[in-house]
Amino acid sequence: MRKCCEMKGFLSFIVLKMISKNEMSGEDIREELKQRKGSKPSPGTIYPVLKSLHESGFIQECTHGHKIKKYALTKKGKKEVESATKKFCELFYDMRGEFEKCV
Amino acid sequence: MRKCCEMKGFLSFIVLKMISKNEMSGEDIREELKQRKGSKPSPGTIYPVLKSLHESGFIQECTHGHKIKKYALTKKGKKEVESATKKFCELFYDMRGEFEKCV
DNA sequence: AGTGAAATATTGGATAACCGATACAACTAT
DNA sequence: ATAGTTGTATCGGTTATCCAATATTTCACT
Repeated sequence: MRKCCEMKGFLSFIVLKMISKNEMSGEDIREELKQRKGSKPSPGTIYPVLKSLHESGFIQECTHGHKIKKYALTKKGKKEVESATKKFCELFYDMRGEFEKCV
Repeated sequence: MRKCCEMKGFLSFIVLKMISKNEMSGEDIREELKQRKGSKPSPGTIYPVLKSLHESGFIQECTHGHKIKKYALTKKGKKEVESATKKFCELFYDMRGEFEKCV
């Protein structure tokens, strides 16, 4: 049966949004996603996303020389989050008001 | 450069949500999506989605024998929208409050 | 009836998202 | 120092989403 609410295509957006609120490591993100959707994404899912976001200049390491790398948004990343958020709201226009119901 | 807010993976959800508000045809949906995201999805995008949603028992034709087929949700479809909406809200937890800002 | 337009349907193919497995690096503890 | 643990990184492969092109149906108009 068709799945109607998979994550495909929005993972990088979610990750970016999460980092915009708190500095986060790959593990932090995996853990947070486990909370939100039940299943913990594979390392092979998260780290390529982080790499790609880094290469796009949206995020940067904010802890250097440590085992655990925390990431934060760059200025460019902040702009990206802003515009992506706008697009998101336009696309999911009819979802507004739903969040309040889903407590 | 990485795109952060593509539609991939959520199209069927959006379509289902749209149909839950109004009876809609394939063309209606294409037109509405053009409004929301600027580009009009190809017929080869929309109709297979409708077919699949129909085969899953989520939607049904509510105009019979007409050129333009309008679809409405089935009972099963309504349940699906409900549960998918819940998942959506959990997944995009931190988007709550964004809709108000994006006027 | 015949032509054209509009909506629907289908098919093949490209893309990329995601996973599983594996490997590597860094810290910890005995 | 060695072993074990935890976080990070990479690679190959599968799968599904979406598009372009094309075909089919249905209606309108003359």
